[in-house]
Amino acid sequence: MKAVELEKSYNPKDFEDRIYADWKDNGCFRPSSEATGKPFTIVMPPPNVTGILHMGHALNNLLQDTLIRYHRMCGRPALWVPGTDHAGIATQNVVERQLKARGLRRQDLGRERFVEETWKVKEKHHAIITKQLEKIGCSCDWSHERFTMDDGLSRAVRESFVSLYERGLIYKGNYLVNYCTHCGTALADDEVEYKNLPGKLYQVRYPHADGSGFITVATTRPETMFGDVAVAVNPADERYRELVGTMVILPLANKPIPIIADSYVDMEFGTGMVKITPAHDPNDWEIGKRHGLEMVNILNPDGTLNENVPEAYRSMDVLTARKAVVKDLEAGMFLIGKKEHNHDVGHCYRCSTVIEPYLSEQWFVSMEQMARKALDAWQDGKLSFYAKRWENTYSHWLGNIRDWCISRQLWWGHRIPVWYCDSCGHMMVERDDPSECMACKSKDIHQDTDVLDTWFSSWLWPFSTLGWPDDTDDLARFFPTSTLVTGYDIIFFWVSRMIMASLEFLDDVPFSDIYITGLVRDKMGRKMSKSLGNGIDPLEVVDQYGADAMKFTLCYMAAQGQDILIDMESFKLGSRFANKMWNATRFLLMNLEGRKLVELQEDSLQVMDRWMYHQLNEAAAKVATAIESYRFNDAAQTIYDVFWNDFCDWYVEATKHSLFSKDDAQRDRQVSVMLDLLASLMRLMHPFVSFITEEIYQKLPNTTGRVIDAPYPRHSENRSYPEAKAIVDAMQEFVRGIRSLRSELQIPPERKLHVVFRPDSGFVATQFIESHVELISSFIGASDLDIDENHASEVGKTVPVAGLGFEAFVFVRDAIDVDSELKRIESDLVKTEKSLEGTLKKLSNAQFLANAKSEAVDKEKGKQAEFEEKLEKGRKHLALLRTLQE
RNA sequence: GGGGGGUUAGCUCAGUGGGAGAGCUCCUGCCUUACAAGCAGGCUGUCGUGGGUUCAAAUCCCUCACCCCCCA
Repeated sequence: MKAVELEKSYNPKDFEDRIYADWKDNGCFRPSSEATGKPFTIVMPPPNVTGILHMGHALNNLLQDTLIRYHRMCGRPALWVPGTDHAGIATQNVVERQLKARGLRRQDLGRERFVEETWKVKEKHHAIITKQLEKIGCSCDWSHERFTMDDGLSRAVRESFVSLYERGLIYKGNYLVNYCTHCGTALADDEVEYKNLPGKLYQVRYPHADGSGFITVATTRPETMFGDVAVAVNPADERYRELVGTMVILPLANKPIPIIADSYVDMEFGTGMVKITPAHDPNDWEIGKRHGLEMVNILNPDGTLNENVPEAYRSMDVLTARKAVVKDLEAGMFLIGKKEHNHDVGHCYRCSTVIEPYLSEQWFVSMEQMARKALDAWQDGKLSFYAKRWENTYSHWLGNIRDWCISRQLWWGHRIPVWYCDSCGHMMVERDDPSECMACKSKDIHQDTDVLDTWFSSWLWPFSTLGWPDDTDDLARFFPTSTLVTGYDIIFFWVSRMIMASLEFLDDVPFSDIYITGLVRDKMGRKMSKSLGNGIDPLEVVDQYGADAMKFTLCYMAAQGQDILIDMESFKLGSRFANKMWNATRFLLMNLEGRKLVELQEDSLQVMDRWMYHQLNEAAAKVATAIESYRFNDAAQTIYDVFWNDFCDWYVEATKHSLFSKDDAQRDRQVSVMLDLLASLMRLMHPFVSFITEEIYQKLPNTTGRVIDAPYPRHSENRSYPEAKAIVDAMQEFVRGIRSLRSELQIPPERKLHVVFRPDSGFVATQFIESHVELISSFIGASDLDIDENHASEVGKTVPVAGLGFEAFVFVRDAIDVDSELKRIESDLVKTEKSLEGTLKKLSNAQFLANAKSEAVDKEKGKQAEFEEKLEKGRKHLALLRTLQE
């Protein structure tokens, strides 16, 4: 073989793009048609098409990538469906902002041209987000890519709307909804974010209609008084019992309204009298319904006051009106006080405008029945959340569900498939666009102007992307999907609704496992946000450290159920690891010159080889367990340890001797084993560090094809070598003991030591050390290493080192400071004595012996022997050193 | 008001019933030709507080404190 030259340092830019293109162009991301296992499917949570990939997306998608690569290598047909979401409000906002920059409003273009314009923007942004997903290495099947407004998905949306309508689960009605005056649309309850803000609590006098004085109500929103239809008191409130049923006069409007009794009223709050504004407050809405009160809407859709308020206030926006009303109340002596008051104010989750409760005609999905089914599916064990505690969130939300407002007064989105006849008023809910009224045959029909909530298309995602409502092969093969990876912020919006839709339309859960990722935060624990400027751009991480470094670092830090706190520096972890992989490979490949691959026989494996196979085998078992229980950090830590600590620090170092020996057969054998191990390690690590493992794998002379397609290492009894493990463990203890002594005594590396190794009889590594004197000597920097079971320590010349099953004596009399050495051993002895004491206490406890598991008792006994041996040797060495003190 | 989470080394965090861990930082010594993005060695803990269960608690239960999130 020829030596292979690798660049001196790891430079991911040299190969990441090339490798991605190679994978993509060669269909590596498509589910294998040969794989016979049970399909493994993930649908990617579709990012907002006009959004930009942020760290949360990176985490989320890289974990999906890890899963899909693992299962693909395990031989399952693996499908990862990518796609994007049309994000109604957000996208419309983006386009409107662009128009505004040109001095235009969407109304200037008209609906049709505006939508055309939006499609153009969508196309442009789509390329960006796709490119970003590729850049970070997502191995999703682009041939399956979908967009929520594709023809197919649009058909799914329409089918689901019409069929729910037919089942009586969709209805239209005049209700109080959350309305964003900036976006000009209704929002669902869970699209409102509440922020606690300082405000004022105004105390306002309403005169009795009979002129007998005043009552006082407290309100944070005096401008809504024109929508007041009553004043309520608690029926149990003795102070006001007499007043119930009498009338008061609404100031400024001069309108009489009744005093009513309702137990909703909190007697302690304010004056215990509440103005009731059913059209502008959800609680008042409920009260209004209970008491059959009129609903007086005082707002226009743009948030200004309408004709239901006195003329002076019309066309004012809410805040202006509030000031004007307060001023006029003051002037009329109606305002008798105001105080600071913090309260929760709803804001639009897309634009942060204050939400107005607004009475309007909207479409709703009736949720109770579907929620029941979704709850049952969970209770029947068909769904598992990781971490499990999210199941509480899920079940709690479903148990307290409210109907879902799905109409949006936007132009961008799926238009509601409902038509109205302008001649006879007939309403049609149709799968195919009608051309005439089905009742009166009039051609004079128009479609509902509203569009559907974007989530009304995303909730179909796990099956609409696979071809539903058609009976497709994809649907048969890949549905239900396996795992959903998403953030906890959309358990309500999306996860629960997908489960409901799936159960409703396909009578099955959409996925069985739901992995909830943590939130990516900065080092101070703050959410990454544009306004704080504390975000990290994933592409910048890729640019600086490479996609592998980013992925490995995120996996390493992704402890189940925990948020991830990172800064740019954090990615050094992954970067260093990749660099280590690069250099270990570089070393091996530069030693290939003139070597040839030999077939590896079981009996040609030496102790170190067996040990390394054993470690690799154990690691494979640990990684499999970790991944299958969604413990990404455990998996990442396992490969880190086995590659760095075992392979690089011990195995490669140990094999340098055979690699540099004169014996060609020995060298060929060693190179062949190392290449085999390295190839296996690349396969093991590929899901976590994908590009570099591919780059390295393909450079290895003992591999063919791509690592992405290679089989994943599985734990195998044939690769378990506990004897080799015991030997190497013992050897390592010896080596560490000497190294530690050398370091403590500050003996410089160039000074080679004379060491006598004295094993107890039956010590497990004696033979190994005997036959590897040269190797061990290099580990400990010895010029002479004698093995002598009967060695009698030479007082005055050596320093003793003790280990389990052996002692060693180092000829460094001149180097030691006896007093500090005594101190060191003494403090060791104290620790050991304490440990022994604890163990003896347990073993002398009859309760312990009676109740503890037998393994626990055996373990304690083992510890006792170990501590006693340590103590004995330590005391002997102490005595030995004391003779030097004189 | 209801629910959930967190509190372990200087920092960021693993660790769910039997001898306190990792990475980073820090200290010491090394450019040992794969890697100074490295090697070898080392320091550091009342596992938030107080109680309980248990032969045995960082781990299970309860109390309290502080921090964070969600819902109303």
